[in-house]
Amino acid sequence: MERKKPTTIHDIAKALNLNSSTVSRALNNHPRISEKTRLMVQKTAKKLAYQPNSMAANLRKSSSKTIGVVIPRISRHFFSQAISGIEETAYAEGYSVVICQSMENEKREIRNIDTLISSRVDGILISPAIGTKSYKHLNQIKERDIPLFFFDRYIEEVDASKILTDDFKIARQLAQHLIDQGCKKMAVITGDRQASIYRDRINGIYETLKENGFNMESQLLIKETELIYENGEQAIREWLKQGVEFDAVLGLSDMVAISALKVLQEEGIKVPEDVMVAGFSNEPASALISPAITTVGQPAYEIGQLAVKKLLHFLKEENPMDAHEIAILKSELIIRESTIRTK
Amino acid sequence: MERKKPTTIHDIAKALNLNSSTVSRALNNHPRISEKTRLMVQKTAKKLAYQPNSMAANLRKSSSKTIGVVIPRISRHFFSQAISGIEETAYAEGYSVVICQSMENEKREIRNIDTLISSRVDGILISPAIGTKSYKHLNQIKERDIPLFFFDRYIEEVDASKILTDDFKIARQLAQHLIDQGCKKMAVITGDRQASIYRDRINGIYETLKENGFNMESQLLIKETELIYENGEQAIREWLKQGVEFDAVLGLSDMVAISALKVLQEEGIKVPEDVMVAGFSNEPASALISPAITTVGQPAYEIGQLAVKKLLHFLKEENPMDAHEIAILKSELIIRESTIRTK
DNA sequence: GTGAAAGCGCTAACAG
DNA sequence: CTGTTAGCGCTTTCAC
Repeated sequence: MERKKPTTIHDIAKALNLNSSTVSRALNNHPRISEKTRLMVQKTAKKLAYQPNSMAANLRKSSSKTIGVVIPRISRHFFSQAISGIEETAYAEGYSVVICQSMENEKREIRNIDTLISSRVDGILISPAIGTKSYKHLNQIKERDIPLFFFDRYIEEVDASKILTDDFKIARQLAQHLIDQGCKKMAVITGDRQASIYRDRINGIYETLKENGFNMESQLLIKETELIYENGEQAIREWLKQGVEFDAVLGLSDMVAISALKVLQEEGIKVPEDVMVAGFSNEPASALISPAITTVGQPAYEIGQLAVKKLLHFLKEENPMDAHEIAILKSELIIRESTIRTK
Repeated sequence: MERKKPTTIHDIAKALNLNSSTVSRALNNHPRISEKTRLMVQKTAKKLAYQPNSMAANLRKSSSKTIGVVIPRISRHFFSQAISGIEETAYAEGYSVVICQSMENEKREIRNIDTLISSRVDGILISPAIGTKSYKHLNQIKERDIPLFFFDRYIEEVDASKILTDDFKIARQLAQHLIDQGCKKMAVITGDRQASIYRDRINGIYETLKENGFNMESQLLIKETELIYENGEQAIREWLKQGVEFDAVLGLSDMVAISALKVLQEEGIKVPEDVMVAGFSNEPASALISPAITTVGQPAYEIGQLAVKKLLHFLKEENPMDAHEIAILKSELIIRESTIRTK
């Protein structure tokens, strides 16, 4: 089956006895073109169902008007929100967005970036996979002078502007809140502490515990694991089996927090009366279960928005001086029943 | 700031005293090329950090090896799952995927499609926005001989292959289940019944109620509204205020079902003892709240997978004969506490 | 097995 | 204001 050949500017030119460059100008609302021909051309374009071939235009202009985005997975509430912010802002400025999921897998992340480079995106926004240990692929982007921005997560060794949340500070607030509610022994479930976000949060928690005179040996439990649903349950069961005590569980993702809550309830441990539970990232489910779980609301949409703004600003100004700034957006402590001590 | 010019095949050719066409062949593992030059070229390509310009290649080949996907929003569990299925399958076959969100907005959907046509995608998979009433933009795709497939949702007036779930059948099963559990007066919260999915589900429910001798006037309540969280609460409050009775709420999305459940509980109405509640689509939250909500698990990943397979098969076979088939995948009735009558 | 040359569809000097 | 011309980087005949 032969594909029908799409209309080109040459077809329009021929139909109107014009030159294709005139057609191009008319279509792009070039200033030096007569109103009459502009209208003629646009009418004929519509009649012939002309759709510009953006590959050709971009090839010629060597700019794709496209932003590449690499995220771990779109199914996470935070990222789908961030993408909304990215898309809204980009579209408003006439840019398209290409989204790649790394699925928290370094190999895929590398492939994603190759694809984006090949399609000559004008800039890349990335929230690297947790497991990403090498950064050759990221430096490669910089070497090609493609503007690179980290958002939410970052790799310390790679020199690029970052748009982050105040993980350190909000983790402090969250820890302080638990202590204020009477927590004496905190059980923390964290992800890979080499990853920026978990490291920052853990540091905030540590500092706050120390300030409050906690004994870091006896008053803190830490479990480092992948922050998926199942692992919340597993962590709790382990601790329970070991017979260690704790009066608050702080999961660094809502999914582990929810899963922890469920096991506690199953085991007849009351939340928040016996053990308080808090999470991170304000997944929709955290507000819906009972008791509703205290969590941290992150400005996901705003992060996406700001990342694009910074990128576009950089693209316009061509100002390489501010290439390494760090913007930090405020998160919000969302206190719900699960951490309000009642007894 | 001048952007550094990326390496081209000409640069490689020059470095090796070869012709650029030879380089192109070497890079693409063309059969008629000596092993020696192939290796030379590939080595030099790596050394010069060559990344092919896919715009140029695609322009030349007038095929982008890209699949365009239009969905209402990625934040919905069903769609993010479907995208996973689409991406996995497409990547395995060397295709890229461009995702566009219509945000349930017809104007945006039209713009999305224009973008996809302009970027000369090889095919389009779409799950149209609920509000989409016109279909000029969809027929336009077909007129350009770009293969078009509906998945999950479809527009009857547009002639294209479809990959669907068995909404009609599973809605029947769900309704029957409620009746089996003793439901005598069913309150249904549906979305726009002009949309294929809701229409099919409602038809299934109607048929089952009739079969079971329900009086459609007195034993069925219907509220048609946008299926967002808030509207579940609102529907229930309205009915409650009107003083009408019902013993089961069937929300055609989990979000409205959950929201309905919450209000019922707030109002002191016990679920499932006084009123049963069921939803649709198996959002993660539906399993986490208590009581856990009966819902319909849809084969989202499989739908995405199959949609791509059908598209790629069509692209390969160039067989326009099977252009209008309908594939229907089986959903699963997930029965949970919220519909198990205990009294 | 490799080279020469044409051209995908578009834009942007440079003329006039 | 419009036409001419020359590519953007790549693939693909057609030669040899």
